[in-house]
Amino acid sequence: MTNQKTDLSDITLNKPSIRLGEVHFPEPPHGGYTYRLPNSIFSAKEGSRVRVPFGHTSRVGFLVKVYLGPDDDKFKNISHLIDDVPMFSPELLSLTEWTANYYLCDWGEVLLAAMPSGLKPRNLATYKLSDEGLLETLAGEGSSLTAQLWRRLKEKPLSLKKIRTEFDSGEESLRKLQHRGWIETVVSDAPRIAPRMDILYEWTEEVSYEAAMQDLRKNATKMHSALKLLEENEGRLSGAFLSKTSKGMHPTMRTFLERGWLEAKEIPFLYEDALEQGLTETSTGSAELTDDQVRVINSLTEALKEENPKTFLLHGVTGSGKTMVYLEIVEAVLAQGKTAIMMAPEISLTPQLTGRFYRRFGDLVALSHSRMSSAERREIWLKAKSGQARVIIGPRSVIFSPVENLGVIIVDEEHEESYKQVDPAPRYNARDVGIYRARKCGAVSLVGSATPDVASYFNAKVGRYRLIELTNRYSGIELPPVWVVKWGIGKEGSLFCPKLLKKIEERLELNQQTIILINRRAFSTSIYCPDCGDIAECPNCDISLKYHSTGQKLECHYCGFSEAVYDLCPKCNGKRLRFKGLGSQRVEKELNRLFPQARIARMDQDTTRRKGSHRDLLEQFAQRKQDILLGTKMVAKGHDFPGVTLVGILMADAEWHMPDFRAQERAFRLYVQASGRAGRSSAGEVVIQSWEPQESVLRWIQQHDFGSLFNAEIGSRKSLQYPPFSKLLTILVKGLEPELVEEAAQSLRQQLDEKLQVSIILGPAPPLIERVENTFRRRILLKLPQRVTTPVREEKKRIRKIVDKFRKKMRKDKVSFVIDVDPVEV
DNA sequence: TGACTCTAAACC
DNA sequence: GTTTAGAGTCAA
Repeated sequence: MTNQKTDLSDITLNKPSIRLGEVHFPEPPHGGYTYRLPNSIFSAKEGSRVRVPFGHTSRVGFLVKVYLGPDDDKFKNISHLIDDVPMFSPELLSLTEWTANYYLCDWGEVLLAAMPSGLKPRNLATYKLSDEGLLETLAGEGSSLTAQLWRRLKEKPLSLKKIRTEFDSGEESLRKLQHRGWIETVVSDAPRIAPRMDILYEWTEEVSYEAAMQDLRKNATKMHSALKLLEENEGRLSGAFLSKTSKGMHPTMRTFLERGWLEAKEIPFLYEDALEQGLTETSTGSAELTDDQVRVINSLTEALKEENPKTFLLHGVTGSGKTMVYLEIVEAVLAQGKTAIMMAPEISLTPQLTGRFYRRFGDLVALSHSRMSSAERREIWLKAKSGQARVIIGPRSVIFSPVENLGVIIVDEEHEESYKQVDPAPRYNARDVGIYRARKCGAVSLVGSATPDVASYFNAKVGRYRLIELTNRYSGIELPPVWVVKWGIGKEGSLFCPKLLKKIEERLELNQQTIILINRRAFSTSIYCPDCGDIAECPNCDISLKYHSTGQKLECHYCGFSEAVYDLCPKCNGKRLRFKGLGSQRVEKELNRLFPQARIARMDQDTTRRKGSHRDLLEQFAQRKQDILLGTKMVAKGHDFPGVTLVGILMADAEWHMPDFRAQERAFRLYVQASGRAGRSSAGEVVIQSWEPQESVLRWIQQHDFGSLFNAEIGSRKSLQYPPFSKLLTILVKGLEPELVEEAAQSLRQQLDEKLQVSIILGPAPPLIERVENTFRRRILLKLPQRVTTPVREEKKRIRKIVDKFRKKMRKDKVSFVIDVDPVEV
């Protein structure tokens, strides 16, 4: 004991404290590495990017912590500082750190996600021949792969990726060359995108337009029109404006330039696409606030004065004027000199929303959306950082926007699952990160929806959030009547019930529009009986079983339960059991046959693959270029269509039979949303075809009765320990060899059983898609008990530790593990 | 003994 | 994710 104490003091005596920095990298190995801060960059601040030596190369990393500590032989010096002004504020550093801890991923991954792609470091290594390698000749190995690579590298340096694609076992050959010391590794500085510039042409005062006009030949029509254009625009034209409005004017301008009529200078490119778009939208609704809105806005602005305001959940039916509430709170925040972040899904599809913000707040608004180039996104990021933009609007990534002094974070359509990033890590939910961010900096968080996430509404009900409701429809129009018809799709029968057919016909005669909604994945993975509508369900999990053609089995992807496919319906002994659903193409064909005169637009993955086509389709339909819009759930969202007076929903039951505990909630939301498309005029009607017309969810949809849906959901979730009564976490095990994956998953499950203390563990079971690009997958589902905060945090740490151990152990077998905290698809 | 392959561990 | 050191394998 005493010895140990002496040892420790010895260490501190021998190794005095020096300035150290913790560095995280955007790519693996991410984990925090310690470097010395040399005197040359003594002023380096946390949140800056730095270049550091790493192994035999060097990399760009994020300096996240600067501190005094004992030196160590293994520490190297930071080579140099990239940012004088830190890229991340202390607030964003701590937010990203929290995000990494919460979602069990690496800090570097979150930092990477938090920066605009134009500024992301890439750390891409390229390989070239060393001096020694250049002098060598590969005598006797002329045709070998290694020699081929050597010859190729003599031409130019290659990245590992290139080597892999160009040469079959290129990596192997590279290692051989490396082994002989003929290879040099070069890491280039991350290429930065130069700021986009524009040219501004300005008319010189020395010449008058008249004089110039005289100077031109009569037949120089192009020059004449160019001159006119200049006159119209008071002698100032930008290159970007010219290429957009009058192609081919540039050469003419250059001629003028040569004659000394014009001067040109370089100016920063102005991204105003979105701005123009917003401004051209016609304004909807009057500026008068309803009593309801005033009440809601008052309680929000009151909260701005509080030090730690609770999250607000704004529950407002479609058309109740949520946007107006958002505008008012942002106005109040700006008046305080603070900033706002507003997230909205599919931002590019709602110019009405963004237009209203632009009209109200002008240049203070910065809009980010998926169709923007990385240069544009960087522009927005910089505007936010400099304080030039104070209202940041965009999809999930803007939650990490570098704004200072936040007053409010708004999450519109808070139930939207697109707030959760699924594919690459960090698998974060921007809504929840937003709520945390607001809480940490004392800002108001406001999440809004017409059909809130059941868990959010629960939080409001138990007082964790403040519930504010807008119950009256702004326009005063009643909800459309919803007809429920028992109808299925038999092989012989029509897809449409007579009632729906008659109503479509009526609309066609009156020159009104119809929307038909079908379910993309309808029945295709389940087994169902067209005679009685029965769907095979798991006895343990209360969800439908998934059909596997291999082995003719029905399996539960939650718990792994499996049974053989049966020939007869267990309920009614029917013999016509089916697996396959139908696609939108077939529906289109039938519509064409029934109504040859109708113009039909089909909107599904086939027809919207091209970027922007989604929006084009909707726009055309809004301009009444078609009579019927047919499609999957995309048609339920988007524009308002004043011409639509009928919405038909086919195979409604497919939605709540999806194998997911949120299936019913999703069905309710989708159909209420779809019904809303018909609700804009008094003639609006909705027809829902379902094999189970008695299902209570249909009744709730008819009455837009969110309360009843909520109560039912809460009941079943409590008994089955689903959110909000537990926190879900999935571990996906994947690899090329099914046996290895299965084995790894099983032994991981065993470890979890042994080490975990409070979780319910299900699986491993096949996930919704068992094989992706030839990798085989198994999934383990964990339910962690909610609201006993400390144990959950500890439990998550344990999970991470176990999984990390497996990652290491299984690396040679190429089996990998993906942790998803709060997954959306279960 | 040298040349090659495989695998675990380090990379600060 | 990439690189390397060390252990193990094999033919001479």
